[in-house]
Amino acid sequence: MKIETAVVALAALAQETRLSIFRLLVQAGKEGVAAGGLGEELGIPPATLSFHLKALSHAGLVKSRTEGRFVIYSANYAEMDKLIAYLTEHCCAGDAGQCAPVRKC
Amino acid sequence: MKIETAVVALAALAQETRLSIFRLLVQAGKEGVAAGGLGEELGIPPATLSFHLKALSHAGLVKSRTEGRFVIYSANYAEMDKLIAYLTEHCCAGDAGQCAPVRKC
DNA sequence: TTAACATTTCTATAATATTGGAAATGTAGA
DNA sequence: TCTACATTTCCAATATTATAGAAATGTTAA
Repeated sequence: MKIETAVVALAALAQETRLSIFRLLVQAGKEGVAAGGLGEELGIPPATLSFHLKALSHAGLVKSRTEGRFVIYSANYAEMDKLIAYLTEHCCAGDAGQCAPVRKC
Repeated sequence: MKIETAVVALAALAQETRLSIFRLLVQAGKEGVAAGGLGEELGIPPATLSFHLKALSHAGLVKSRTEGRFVIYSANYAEMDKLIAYLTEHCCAGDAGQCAPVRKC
């Protein structure tokens, strides 16, 4: 991942409304949630929601598919994986292991 | 970590100049680098550098100590660890394991 | 004390992001 | 086709962020 890509992804998540949307989508799993569902759940007006979904989408962090009148959004786990890998590799090295997430192996 | 804290940390890293500063500090290790050294390395004028260091500092991602006339900045690995843990926990769950950084255990 | 230097604060300007109402677009069912 | 509904685009107002010169602050060494 290039630094520009990382910056775009970080910027997409660096906003409370968008981070909330993304968290909700992560929780929802790969089934996803319709735009309207997100708006209702989080109390965001349609235009504002659409604006934020565009940012997340542009960053590649969410995918969308159309089902009839609904647009279903879902988290793109693969892209999030890449972002975390980037942060772990470039922003935690130097003193290796220091920032590795705790895992029971 | 609260969502507000995560947003502040993400916002601190969601800017190319600041992400570059942080990467450089991570590489530099716990010894750290003087503000002037960062400015010279990255070609950033003092006032601009100071502005960005303040943002990183406010997010808790960097620490600083004064040595004579120099202010030495260093990465706060612990805070970065917390951020990665937050992202892994809240933004990669739902379909557990999907986003876990690849590690050989 | 005085001069040199490192860094921050002050300040103004420019650029970018956020918000949400209203209108436009597209789809489904009557 | 006509109507209802979901979502997006358009637009304008507002807020926040980034940039960097100049001045201020603090520190060291002569």
